[in-house]
Amino acid sequence: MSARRTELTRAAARLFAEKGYHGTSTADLAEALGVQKGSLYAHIESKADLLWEVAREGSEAFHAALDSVPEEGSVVERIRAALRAHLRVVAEQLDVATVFTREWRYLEGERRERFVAERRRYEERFRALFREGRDRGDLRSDLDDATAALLALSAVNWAYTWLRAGSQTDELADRFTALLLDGMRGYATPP
Amino acid sequence: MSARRTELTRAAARLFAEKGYHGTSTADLAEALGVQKGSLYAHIESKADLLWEVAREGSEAFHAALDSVPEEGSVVERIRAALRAHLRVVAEQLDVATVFTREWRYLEGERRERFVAERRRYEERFRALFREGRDRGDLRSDLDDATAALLALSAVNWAYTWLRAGSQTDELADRFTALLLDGMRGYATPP
DNA sequence: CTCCCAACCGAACGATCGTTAGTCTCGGAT
DNA sequence: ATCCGAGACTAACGATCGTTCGGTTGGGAG
Repeated sequence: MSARRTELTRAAARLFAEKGYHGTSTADLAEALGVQKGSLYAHIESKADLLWEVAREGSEAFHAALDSVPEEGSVVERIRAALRAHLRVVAEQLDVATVFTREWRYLEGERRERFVAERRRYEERFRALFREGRDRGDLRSDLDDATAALLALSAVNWAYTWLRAGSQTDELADRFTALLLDGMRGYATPP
Repeated sequence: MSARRTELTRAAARLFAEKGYHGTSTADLAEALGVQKGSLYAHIESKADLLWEVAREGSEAFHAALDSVPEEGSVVERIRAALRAHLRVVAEQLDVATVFTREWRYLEGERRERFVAERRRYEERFRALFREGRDRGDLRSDLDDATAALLALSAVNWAYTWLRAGSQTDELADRFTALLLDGMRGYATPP
């Protein structure tokens, strides 16, 4: 992919995140490149291509982040690593993460279905962590893994609305992990 | 407000939630009423009016929900009540909640500012619960109330994406409350 | 030096956008 | 019986939408 084409994708990610997919015109995209809007079509076949590309980028980034979570180690540590990895992607690729989280629904047809499948797979990988934690005894035995995963995923899925580039995401993820694991009320391991 | 005008607002809420504000045309709105698009302007001055109205409806619904949380009682009970109240609004007015959470950003000018101020106030009211819980000793003394509120608010702000009308929101809110308060790892009050 | 091709221009396409204007209908109040 | 006004109609407005197309440009490969 040419350098110019990459520039266009970056501009699309930024504008789609800022103004929404339907709120961004091809004229907006062209202006970001300093070009006439007709010239965009030397690089793409349609505006929808850009949405698809950015959404897929997000999908890959989040899955790659989960890939970095070690297979071994305590579940507690792996949950911490997963939250860290997710928040890191959000902070470092805020535009892409925003499109992945909010604008993907303007995908159409088969692309939409493929995206949704990847998203579901991501959530399932996340949930498996909590299920394993319960089954192995690292988490409480009466844990509802679906609810637990929902709570954790909600927290990180909403992060694109308040995270800023340069945030200390590892520390933030650790604070979330501590709250999720030990709660707000008391100490799990009393002094 | 006439019955017809109310119908229009309901259709707007539904369509804005389903297709997005910019993805919904006045022709879509007119079709939902079984009317020509020009006829809409017997009821409104602009499409933006509808967005403003639905967003304000959401703002009022969520604030009213928080108003129902008792002033007295343990903070733990009040947090449970706040989560219940919020999730109830989401489930019972899913369209309005979706616009409140996702589409509000297409508001412009002074309306946008007023909305953001109300939204901030809502979050601040939420956070105050956790701060008070820590100060009064109901929650752990080292609690970071900002992070705690962020976690809880994220969970409920994301709810519009997966909650369906008819969900047992009270039970769900209670499960969230239990997880947030006592954590996923152990029991706060060991047997 | 010539050729090529990626990149861009300029102009236009038909479609759709939100909105306006003038007219008509009709049920209820005077 | 008359009037009124809410609500809907049709038609059209200028603007903007995403996209197409033939022509121009300029720098690197042969």
